[in-house]
Order: sequence, then C-alpha cells, then structure tokens
Amino acid sequence: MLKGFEKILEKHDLKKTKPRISVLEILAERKSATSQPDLEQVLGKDVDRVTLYRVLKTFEEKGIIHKIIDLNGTANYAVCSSSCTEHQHHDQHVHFNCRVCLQIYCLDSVHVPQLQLPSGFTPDTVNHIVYGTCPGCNEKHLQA
Amino acid sequence: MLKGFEKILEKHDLKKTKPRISVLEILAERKSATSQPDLEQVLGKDVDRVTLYRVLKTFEEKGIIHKIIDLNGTANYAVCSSSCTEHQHHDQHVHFNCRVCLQIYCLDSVHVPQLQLPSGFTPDTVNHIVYGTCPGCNEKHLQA
DNA sequence: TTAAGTGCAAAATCTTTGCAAATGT
DNA sequence: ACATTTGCAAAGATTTTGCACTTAA
Repeated sequence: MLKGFEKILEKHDLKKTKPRISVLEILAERKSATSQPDLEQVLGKDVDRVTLYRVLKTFEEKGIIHKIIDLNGTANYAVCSSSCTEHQHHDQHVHFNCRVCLQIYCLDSVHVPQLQLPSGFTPDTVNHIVYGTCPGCNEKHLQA
Repeated sequence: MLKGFEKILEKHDLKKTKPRISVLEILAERKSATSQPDLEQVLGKDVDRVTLYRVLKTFEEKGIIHKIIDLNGTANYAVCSSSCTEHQHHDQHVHFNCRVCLQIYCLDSVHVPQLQLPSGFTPDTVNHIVYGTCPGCNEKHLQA
C-alpha cells in the first residue's frame, strides 16, 4: 500500500523521487510551517539546494504546499490542509509567528473574520499573520 | 519653518541628510507602500544602494516606517500612520496587495477584528494582508 | 571639531539558469 | 526507451561588512 505522500505525488502526475518524498515527510511530520533554511539543514547533503528550490516551487504550483513569509521575509512552507488545487489555492487560516523561537503555527481552529473592504477591492486570498509569543516560549519566559 | 519630515528626523535624533529626506519625501507622497526596488529606481544614482538599506533599517528601528512583505517576499515600506515608537510598533491596519499592479494599499479605514487565539498565544502585532484586485485594475479588466 | 552618516569596493548570501548524467515509469 | 528530474557549475541578484571621506550639528 502506498504511503500518503506517494498518493499525493501520483495525484499530481509527479514522479516519486527521493527529494520529493523527503520534503513531504519533513513537512508532514511537523504541525508548524518549516523555513527553507530549516529544510536545507535537515535534508543535509542528501538533497541539493537547487533541487529543493525546484521541489518547493513545483509543490506550490500544484497546490500541495503553501508558502508563508515570516518576519524576516524568509519563506516557510506547510502542507495544505484542505483541498487546494492548482487553481483554487485556499489559505484562509491564521498563522502565528513566534518572535522567540520563530516557529510558524497554522491555527486552523481560529475563525478568520469576514472583512468589509472599501468598494472596488476584490479579495481572493487573505493572509493573516499574528506575531507574538507562543505557548512554549511564554512558559520559559515566566519561569526565568 | 521645518517641513514635516525634518521634524520627524529631529524627533528621533537623526541628522537631516539628503538621503533620509529624499526617502521620506517619496514615501510620504504615496498613499500605498513602496517596494525597495521601486525606491532604488526613483532615487536613481543620487543615493547609494547601501545607504538606502541603512536608511530603511534605521527608520524601521525608530518606528518611522514599517515594512510589509508582499507576494514575492519583497520588502515594501510605508510611513507609520499613527503613533509608532521604538518599542510599541503598532501596525494594526489591513494591507491590500493587488495581484495585477502589485501595489500595496494601507487600508486604515478597515476595522481589524479581534481574534480569539488558543490559550498560551500572546499576540503583539497583527499583519493582515489581503490579496486580490484593486479598484483601478478591476475597472480596466471589466472594460477589456 | 567630531560623532554620525555616506559612498565605494568587496565579501557573503541567496536565487536562478544551463546542461549533462541519473532516475522513475 | 524516454521524458522528468536531479546535481553540479556558474551566472545573477540581493544583502552585509569594512573603511576612508564627507557632512550636519
């Protein structure tokens, strides 16, 4: 039986190569989004940096993962939770970027409120990033 | 009598130099945020690229301008509307990034709703970017 | 006068591109 | 076997750093 990631690749007509599966594994086993530098480090010399760029680009275009830009303008990636397709790239949940540990959390549970935009502005995607301190870092801070 | 920008520089103990005043002039005369490449182009060879980096960094640290990262991860800058200080860097309004003309609008008028975060998450800044099509580009599109 | 700020050159990064070799189907 | 995908080398772009010269106060 195929593992989850392999099904995903099949579904998008992508070959099941080592770099692609490795990237999916890493992203899948984390609930928070992972930065590109992080990915590079974890993958080590198994996957070339250039390949990583290309894998991430392909995945994003196919709607398999989505990109979140953090405080420093660094790209972070997470697997799309629901039904993202090549054309409809839903990303309607709130992200939380911790200033201390720099982790990005996808807060799927948080309801994104409907905005009342001035007339003429047609929204398609809403990117809602909250910066602050996450539970783990808050705790450490209190103990100190 | 001093122009507005010069007062701002004075207030933050910054010398009134040509590069700084030029940057403030450009940012002030635009209602939407300006990308760093744009700034470079407008400033031309009057201001060194390295100086621009440093001016923007200083301004951001002092709370004179704030940075918004757009779709491509490019830094955009706008003068802070209200009372940003070095420590309290409020940026609680909604930005709108047009996919067609790539302009970033600061929608000060739009009310940013209060979010209910899971316990343990302490927010300080909320960055709310809406992607879509702006009034100008919408119109052109309809006419075509 | 003198501390802060600029400009140039050069290093360090980051990202993209071209092409031959390797890999999945 | 063949189209995709990878890895390497090298080009291009972006950002940072060091240091001597300039400028605002």
